[in-house]
Amino acid sequence: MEEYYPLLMSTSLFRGISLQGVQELVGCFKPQVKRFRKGEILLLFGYESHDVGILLEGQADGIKNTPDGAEVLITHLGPGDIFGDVLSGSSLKSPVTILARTDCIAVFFPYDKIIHPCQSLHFCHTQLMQNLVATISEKYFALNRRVDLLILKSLRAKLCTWLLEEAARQGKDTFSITLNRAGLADYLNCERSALSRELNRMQNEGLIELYKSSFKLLDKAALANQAAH
Amino acid sequence: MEEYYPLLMSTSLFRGISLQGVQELVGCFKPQVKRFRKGEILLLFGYESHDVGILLEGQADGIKNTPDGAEVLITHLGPGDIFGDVLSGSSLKSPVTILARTDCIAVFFPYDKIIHPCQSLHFCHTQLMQNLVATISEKYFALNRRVDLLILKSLRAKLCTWLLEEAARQGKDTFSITLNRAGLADYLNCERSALSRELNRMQNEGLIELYKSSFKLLDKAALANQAAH
DNA sequence: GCAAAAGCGTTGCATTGGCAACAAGGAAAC
DNA sequence: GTTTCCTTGTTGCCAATGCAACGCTTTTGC
Repeated sequence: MEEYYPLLMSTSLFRGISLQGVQELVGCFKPQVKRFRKGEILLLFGYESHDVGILLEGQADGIKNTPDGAEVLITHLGPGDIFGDVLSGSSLKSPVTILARTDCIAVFFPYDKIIHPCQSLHFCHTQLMQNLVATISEKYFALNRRVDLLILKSLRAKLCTWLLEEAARQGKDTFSITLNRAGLADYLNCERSALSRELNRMQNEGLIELYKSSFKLLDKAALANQAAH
Repeated sequence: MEEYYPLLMSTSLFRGISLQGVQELVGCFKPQVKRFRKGEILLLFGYESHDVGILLEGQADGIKNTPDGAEVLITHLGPGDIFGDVLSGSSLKSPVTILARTDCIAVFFPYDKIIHPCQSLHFCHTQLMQNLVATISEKYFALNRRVDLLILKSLRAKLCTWLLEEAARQGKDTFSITLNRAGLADYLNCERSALSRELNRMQNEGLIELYKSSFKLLDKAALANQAAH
C-alpha cells in the first residue's frame, strides 16, 4: 500500500493532507485493496455501496445500460480517480456500473470510518471529511455543467459552449481531446453524423480548425455569440 | 429560534437527531437568522458562500439567467428546504440565485462549524455530518435523474419516463403537480406548445387522462414501453 | 368590478437534426 | 500480409419539434 501514498496524496480526497497524515488515516481505516481483471466489475449498477473507492492502477469506465440494452459511457476513470463517493453516504442504488477496461487495482475506504471522527481525533481527519464533501460537490457541479449544455436548443450552441469551456479548462485555444467522435456526440446528446456535419460547417465558416481530435478556435467572439442562440 | 426546532428536525440535515441534539448543535453553532423581503436575494449567482442555509418561512426560487437575459427556474424552495449546501464545501461560485418570492426567514449555519467536530464532541454531530453528505448526495442524484430525462431523444419518451417517475414518487397513479405547463416544459427542455400537443396526443391514445394539473396514468405498461423509444 | 396579466390550448410553417446507408482510411487481430 | 473491425466523414430523406401567432379562460391586482 505504501507505494501508493504519493498517488493518494494527489487525489481530491487526500489533497492538503501530509504524508504522515495519510499514513495515520490508512492505518486507522484499514482500507481494502482489491485487484480486478479486465472486464470485471468494481461497482454494480443498482446496488448499494458504502465504500469510497480510489482507482490505483489501470483504466475503468462508468457505464449505464439504456432500456434498449445499449451501453452508454458516463465517465472514464484513471489512477487517482474517486468512485462510489456520492453513493456511499446515501441509501440509494448505484446509477452506474464501474467496469475494468484493463487490469485494475483499487482501494476501498469504508464510508462510516471516514465520516466518524475516531477517538484519537487525527488532525487530518477533518481535512479528509472536508475533502469528501468537496469531492462530491465537484461532481455535482460537473453534472450541472453538463445539464447547462444539454438544455441548449441547437447543436451549434452546444458545440460553441463546449469548445469554449474545453479551451478554458485546458488553458489554450488549440487543444486535443481524448473522447472520440462517438463519445463527444454522446456527451452532447446528438447524432455522430450530425456532429460531423456541424463541425464541418463551423470549419467552413472559419470559426474553428479541425485536425483529427485536435481543435483550434479561430474566432472566440463569434463562438461566444453563437453559444447564446 | 426555539419555535423552529420541530421544523429543523424534519429537514434532511437534522433528520435522526433528537430535540436535545438540535438544541446542543444550535447552541454550539450560533447560526444566523435573517429576514428577507419579497424580491430580496438569499444567495447570489456567481458568488462564493460558506454557509448552509435552511428556509424557515416563506417561498423562494432558485433561478438562473440565460445568456439572452431570460430567467430560468431551477428549483422551488419552501420551509425546511436546504440551500447552499453543495456550494458551502467547495470553492466554486454559485450556479444559481436564490430569490425570495414572498417574505422569508432563513437560518444560516457556518460550514466550517458543521465540518469541524468541536471539543465537546457532541454525539449528534457525526449524524449531522452524515446528513450533510447525504443531503448533497441526494441533490446529485436528483440532478442525475434529470440528465437521464434530458438525454432521451423524443418528447414522448421524456414524458412517459417523467410520468412514471412522478407516479412512483407520489405513490399513486393519479396525482397532481405544482409545476405549471411552462415549468414542466422547462424541466423537460421542450416547447410549451409541443408539450401540450404531445399530452393531448397521449390522451387521445388512451395512455393518460388530464385534468388541469392532475394526471391519471391509464396504461402504465404502454408508458413504460414508450419510455424506451 | 374591472383591467391587466398569466396560464393553457391550438395551429401552420420552417428547420433541425435523427436515421440509415455507404465509403474510405487506419488500427488491430490473427 | 491479410482480414476484420473501428473510426470518421458524407449525404438524402423526413419526422419531430421549435417558433410565432392567436384566442380563450382563469387569476391577480387595484
